[in-house]
Amino acid sequence: MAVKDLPVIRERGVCCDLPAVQESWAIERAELMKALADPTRLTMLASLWKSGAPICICDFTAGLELTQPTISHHMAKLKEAGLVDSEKRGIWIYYRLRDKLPTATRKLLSQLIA
Amino acid sequence: MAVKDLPVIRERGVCCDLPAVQESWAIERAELMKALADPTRLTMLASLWKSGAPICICDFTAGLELTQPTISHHMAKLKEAGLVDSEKRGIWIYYRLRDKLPTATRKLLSQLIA
DNA sequence: ACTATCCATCGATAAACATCGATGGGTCGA
DNA sequence: TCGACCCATCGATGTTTATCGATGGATAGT
Repeated sequence: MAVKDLPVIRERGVCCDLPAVQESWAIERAELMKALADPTRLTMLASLWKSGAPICICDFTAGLELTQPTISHHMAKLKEAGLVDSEKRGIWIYYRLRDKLPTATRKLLSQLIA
Repeated sequence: MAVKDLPVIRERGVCCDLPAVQESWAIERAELMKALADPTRLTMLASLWKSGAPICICDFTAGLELTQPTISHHMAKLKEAGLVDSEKRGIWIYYRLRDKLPTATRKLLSQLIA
């Protein structure tokens, strides 16, 4: 699409129509993006997505080259973002993709991972 | 899906099958997520997406409640991530969604914004 | 009980990031 | 040529984040 002619008056904010964007939308989506903005967390999420089953966090601790507190920290971020749930089974704790993900979030993850 | 029985041997990494995840995929996608992990940048992108036309950065500077260097900084991040292109027209600089976005990225933005 | 292991949490540290004021090159009108 | 405005860049600052070692509650086997 062609760019409009330059306006006569040189004044900020009169060049183009700026489509309205909901501030609350931007803040909420940015929060989700922050949760996804880390390779370790993306790897965890993709594993859970592909597995379709709960995974013991001990497997992540064993499989990813990071210390146990760091793995725990990342999983906590995913949980805080509402992306995963946890369940204790004996001495282990299993994480899984949250059952009731918002549709938009599920579609986004599907597009991102699959 | 049911969780397997606890293994007999208490040893890390033997609980579940951990689906393989490409490290390069995780790193690259995390880079994209980082570019999207800010309300201001999401607002800019959504405006460009909805507009379908180039927008002068002066309009963002006028419309968003941040200083001009900060707006410039955020737009530079979007450009660095390959999401937008810029074009100089007289004294103004117009930004637009990049023409040849990777399909996966375009779909992701579509899911995110629309 | 005692020990070993799992895991979350705390405290510390270094890196990354958002934000701003100041600066300077570029462009236009007077 | 001069002044005014655009915008990117630089330098500084405060905040957020990733990472780790240490700790402690919980669970299970001996």
